Amino acid sequence: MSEPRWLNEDETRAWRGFLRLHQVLRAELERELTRDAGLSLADYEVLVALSEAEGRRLRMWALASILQWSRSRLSHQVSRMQDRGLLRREDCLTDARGAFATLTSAGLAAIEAAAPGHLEGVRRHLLDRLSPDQVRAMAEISEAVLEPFPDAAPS
Amino acid sequence: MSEPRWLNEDETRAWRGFLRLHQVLRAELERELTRDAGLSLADYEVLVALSEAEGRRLRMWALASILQWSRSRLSHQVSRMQDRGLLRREDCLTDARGAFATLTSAGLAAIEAAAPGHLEGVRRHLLDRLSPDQVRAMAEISEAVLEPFPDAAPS
DNA sequence: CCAACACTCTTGATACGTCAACTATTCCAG
DNA sequence: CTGGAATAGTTGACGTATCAAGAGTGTTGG
Repeated sequence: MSEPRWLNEDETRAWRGFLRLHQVLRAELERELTRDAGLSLADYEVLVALSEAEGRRLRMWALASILQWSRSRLSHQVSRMQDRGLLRREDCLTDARGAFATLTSAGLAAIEAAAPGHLEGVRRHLLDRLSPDQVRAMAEISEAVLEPFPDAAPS
Repeated sequence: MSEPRWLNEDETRAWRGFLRLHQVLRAELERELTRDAGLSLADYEVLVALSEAEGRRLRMWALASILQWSRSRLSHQVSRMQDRGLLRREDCLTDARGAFATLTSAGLAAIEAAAPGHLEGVRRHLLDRLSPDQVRAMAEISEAVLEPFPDAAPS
């Protein structure tokens, strides 16, 4: 039983700041996205992943892997988005167990309408407040910390 | 209607990296905390705030403000933690509308048992993988971005 | 060939977060 | 001092996340 190693001042500022930064930024961006486009951030991430995919569709397991979500969470989310007409499920012809989530034209329209405003928010609240060096530092920090987590490479 | 300003490569790496970093780090730390101490991260944050407060108790509004939670979320969370014996509600004598959340000895024991292991995880997964300059950069980035958000100063 | 196992996805129960509505109390202008 | 607005906190309903279990299909070793 050794004495616990508490965090020093910089470490505390970094860690608590990181948590608070994420909390505040996410809340603000979600608020704006819901107000301006009627989408949650979860909706948005699903739509982005599908819109970037070959044929605007992905197998469920691939989508779960990209988002790093559980299959169960994804299945529920896809059901809700399907009900709203943003995407649809399609059977996989080569593996009868499998299913695709496919972007509908309404889903494509939704992400195309939402993206510019959302990215504008990301700039306004985050990127425009940082120097180019800080932006690079943020990228490098993320990559260094994520390195030991396999499959955690962002999107 | 101007052409949307997409993110450049560094900006994309920073933003997506940040989101993924938080997602992965939080999931891993929550997993470890639940396994080792039977606490969620929400429980942990409440316990830390109370343990750092005068008299190990806080008015509900003060606790909500420190955590940047809604009153409603806090009230539900406090109810659950009260049921588990980690804290108790106390009436406020000077304002009959008010209530305190007060740490119990079980709550104090829980946070004292959980903190060293949790901070060890924060070090292992995050801080030990960064240079001192990167730790400082992370603190400065958080503070710069949070500056326009009043009351967002971490804890 | 087929039994056992692995994989893909869904489902239902439960826990948590959010929202709007509510009670009770305090504050304050007139 | 009083009636209306503001504040403190709780509650119940609803949407979403997680967990364990299950149905259906594919794969593989004997």
